Amino acid sequence: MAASSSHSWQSLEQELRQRIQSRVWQRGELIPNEMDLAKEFGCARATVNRALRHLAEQGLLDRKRKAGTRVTLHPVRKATLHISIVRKEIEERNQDYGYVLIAKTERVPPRDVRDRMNVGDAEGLLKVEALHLADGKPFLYEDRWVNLAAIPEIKQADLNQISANEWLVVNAPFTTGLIAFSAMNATRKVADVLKVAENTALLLLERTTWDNDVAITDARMIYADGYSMRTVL
Amino acid sequence: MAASSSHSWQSLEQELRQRIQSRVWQRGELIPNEMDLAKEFGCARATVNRALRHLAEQGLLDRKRKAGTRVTLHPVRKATLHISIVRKEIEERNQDYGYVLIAKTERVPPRDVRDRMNVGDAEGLLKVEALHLADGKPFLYEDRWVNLAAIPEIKQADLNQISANEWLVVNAPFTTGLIAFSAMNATRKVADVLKVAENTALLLLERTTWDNDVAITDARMIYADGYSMRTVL
DNA sequence: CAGTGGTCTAGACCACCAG
DNA sequence: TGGTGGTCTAGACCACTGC
Repeated sequence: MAASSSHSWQSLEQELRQRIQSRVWQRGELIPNEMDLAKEFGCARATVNRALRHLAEQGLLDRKRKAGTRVTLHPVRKATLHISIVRKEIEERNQDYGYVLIAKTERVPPRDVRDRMNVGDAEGLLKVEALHLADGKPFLYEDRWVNLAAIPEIKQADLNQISANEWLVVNAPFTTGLIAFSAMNATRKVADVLKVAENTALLLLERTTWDNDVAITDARMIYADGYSMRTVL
Repeated sequence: MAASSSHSWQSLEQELRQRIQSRVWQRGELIPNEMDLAKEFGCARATVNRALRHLAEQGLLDRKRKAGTRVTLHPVRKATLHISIVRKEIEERNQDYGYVLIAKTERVPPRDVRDRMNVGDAEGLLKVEALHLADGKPFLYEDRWVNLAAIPEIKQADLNQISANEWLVVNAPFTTGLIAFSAMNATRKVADVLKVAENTALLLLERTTWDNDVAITDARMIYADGYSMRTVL
């Protein structure tokens, strides 16, 4: 049939998405191969490829060599969270950023942290605790361990002026990272720091990063009461 | 100099990423344009373009026509969460899936839901409450409003057999969605359903979806105690 | 205005893998 | 083993936008 007049991969993608959503192509069904679609739409195969690849990245299509391209049975939607440094996140909300270093000590971390970071039980790591503020109010409590063996330069950093969060983003690139969201009841200490009632439900973001199998840092970022992390789907 | 021998865009990407991480290209600095890189690496511009585009998608580069390509000052990392239907999420953990419909009623939703979904104050929506179980234990409490004007077919669905979550994914494609993570203290009701103590901190995922400006559904997914949502960075 | 990235094309070779 | 997607190439035109 007709096909689109614009030969851009984006309009092609839109047309193909339409066929999926309107069930012209049933769930699980094999769709025509790239060459045939190129013919139908009067464009190059590379253009078709780009559109199909993008739809596959979004989870709407499953592609396999030789097996062809199928409409995904249960589309897995991908929500992308943009993780930037805390200062920028606050500034982007048009709020004033504030920062206070609470503590900075060198010692051997507890068992669970040693396991996550894969460091020995005699190795001293740098523990940094800090509070980030938005418009003067507690926003985020940062509780972090830094692997001094991997990043000794951080000893020279003035963590009263720049947060470990920001210093590390700028100075310690990583290759791999794990991230986990959960909820926690505010302990007495956390409640004091964030100025919330004890047991208040808080969003906890745990992050561990490595640079080629060498652990860099392990952080617990505890957001103040009422914070929500949003994104489009 | 040298450049890689493999002319794949992936190896090229790795080489370029190396230059960024090792500061051969400073933060904020302009890097060579596509034509020059193509010459340097002895490959086609399209290959360079693909590698650069991918790095830009990851937030490591900023690209602008005429202005050229720069190394991002503060890389914004993107964490991708894969949102699938609850049943599959549980099955992928190798746990038995269970499901109980708690309530299904048609009525006018409260103000905040009407606002989010942009429906009038006289319109009746379908409210569905359900409990998802993993290995027989409460896993997720689903509290949802469905726009009957947009999806009347759901009246015929047997929500005792298939969850609204799953039925909607299969039968009601959407074009836009908003998602928000936060923490909440378990109310008496939620605590009862999920079999946790009152005030326990729980992870709350709120989701609203539209099909071209027509609201489809608004859901609060409340995960049981101890749940954490994980992903790689 | 002119340089840069964004894209399309036509053709080619190849890796993978279902039949 | 042949069909499919994955990729690379060389060239071209164009849209955007900083200068």
